Amino acid sequence: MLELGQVDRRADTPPYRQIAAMLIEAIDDGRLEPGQKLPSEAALIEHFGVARMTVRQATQELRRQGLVVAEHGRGVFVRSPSSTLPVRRVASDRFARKHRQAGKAAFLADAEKLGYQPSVDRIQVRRETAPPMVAERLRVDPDDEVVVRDRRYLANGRPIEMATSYVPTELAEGTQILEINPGPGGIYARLEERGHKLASFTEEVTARMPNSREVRELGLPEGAPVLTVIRTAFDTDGAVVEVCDIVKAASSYVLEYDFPAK
Amino acid sequence: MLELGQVDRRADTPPYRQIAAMLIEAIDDGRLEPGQKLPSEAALIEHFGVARMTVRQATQELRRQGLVVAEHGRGVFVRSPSSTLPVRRVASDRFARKHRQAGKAAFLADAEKLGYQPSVDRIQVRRETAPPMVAERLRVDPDDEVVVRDRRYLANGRPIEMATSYVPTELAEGTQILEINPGPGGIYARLEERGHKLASFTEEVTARMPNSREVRELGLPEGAPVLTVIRTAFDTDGAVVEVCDIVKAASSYVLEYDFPAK
DNA sequence: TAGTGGTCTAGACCACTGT
DNA sequence: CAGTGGTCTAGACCACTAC
Repeated sequence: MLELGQVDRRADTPPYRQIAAMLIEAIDDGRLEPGQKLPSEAALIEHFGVARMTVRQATQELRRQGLVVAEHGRGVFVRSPSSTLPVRRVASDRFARKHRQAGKAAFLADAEKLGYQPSVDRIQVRRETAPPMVAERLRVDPDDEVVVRDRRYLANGRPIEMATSYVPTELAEGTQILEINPGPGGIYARLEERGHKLASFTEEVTARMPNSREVRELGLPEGAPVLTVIRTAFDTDGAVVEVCDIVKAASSYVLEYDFPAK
Repeated sequence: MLELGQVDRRADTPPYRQIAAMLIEAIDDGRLEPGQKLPSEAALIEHFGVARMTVRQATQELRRQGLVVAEHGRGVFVRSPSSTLPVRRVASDRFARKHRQAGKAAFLADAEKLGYQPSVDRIQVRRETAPPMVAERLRVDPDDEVVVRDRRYLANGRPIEMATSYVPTELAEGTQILEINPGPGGIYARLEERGHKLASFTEEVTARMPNSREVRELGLPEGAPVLTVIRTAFDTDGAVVEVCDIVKAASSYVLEYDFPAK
């Protein structure tokens, strides 16, 4: 059974913070291991001699920090790092042409290298005006309709990424880019067939807290942030052929970039 | 005065979520503008006819999402996006040699381009064994001591980034890298003077929730995630000359990377 | 001083999980 | 069923802010 200290009611840090600190220490020490259940609220109330709201505030602190997950009716459990399934993406050859020629899209190429079962669902294709941030990068008028492709990526059945691609209408028209299944090698292969040989990408990376839709669709635990990537694809003429807005479960990803010192 | 609906007690979503949703809607609609004060807890209790804990749970929801900030004794205020000061780093030339030759470190080069007042504080230099993750990248024995440089970066006096550099002892020995002030152009300039011409960098980017020290040192608002970057610097011989562990306030940064389609 | 949010108490009923 | 966390009530005292 877990050994915990007592609350010092004369201290200037409030009891709930003291309790939170003790629990965090136990997790850091390894006295509470990943997957293990914290003492129940009733046990903590008993041990510390405080009201229920007080121990709940303490565990909320841990939840906000992503250290534990509460499961209704079961208990509060130390988050196991292994449940997060880190996936390393190697930017340098993620979009290598050889993969497209072999009929593989970037996500499938990654999966093959890292040994997980990839899948894609919730694919939607529609025509819409692009959000201002996208229209700017795509160099189209904000009122112009573009082709929008939504999809969700899963690894071993677990959702890890949502992506929305925007392609100028004139580049997509008459190609399989308008179909649910864009064909072997993905939309980049279709763009190249049409003579838009890809030259380079720019990725703009940041992180934020997810909105409620993202929490739902990515199955995110409470308090887990997302990484967002806006990728702009350029062809050899310097034209923008696609802008892709990507939201990833941050705990599932490490993005790797190589660049020269110049 | 702000118009709000009423709670439907027969609905399956609990009252606190309904209240949170109404407040979020008001913020999204612009009925509550950035910097504006939310109705006080007393007013919300009165309006919705609920207990205090219920309205507090609702506002906690908004705080976790980073939409509002509570100020003790003053009220709860809609977070103004301008308070986040986005800073764009351009990876492609952030470490360009021309900046080092002009006597500027990367952070100063950025500041000049983006027009903010840069500063650095909490500089510490010490010798220590590197954490396993760093030792691995630095290709040194986990028990070897390396030179560790800590510092914090500020933009217009606001802390936005903490960084820890690890340099193999034999590369730092006898250079200004061991001093608090590493001299013009920073430690990369010192390494190059010593014949380690920088060839390339690898950055591994991810995001997570901050620990309490990071919250304190970066002055992070509640529920704000951090971006972490592990940068590995290689010289022209392919040797690793530095590993840098960086923690940034996510809301302050967009990281930009360019790479070829190959 | 009045108004604000921060913390705490001691209950209550509910929904979900496991046996 | 008992045990768990989720939500709610109706109070209380405190610390901070502004006037």
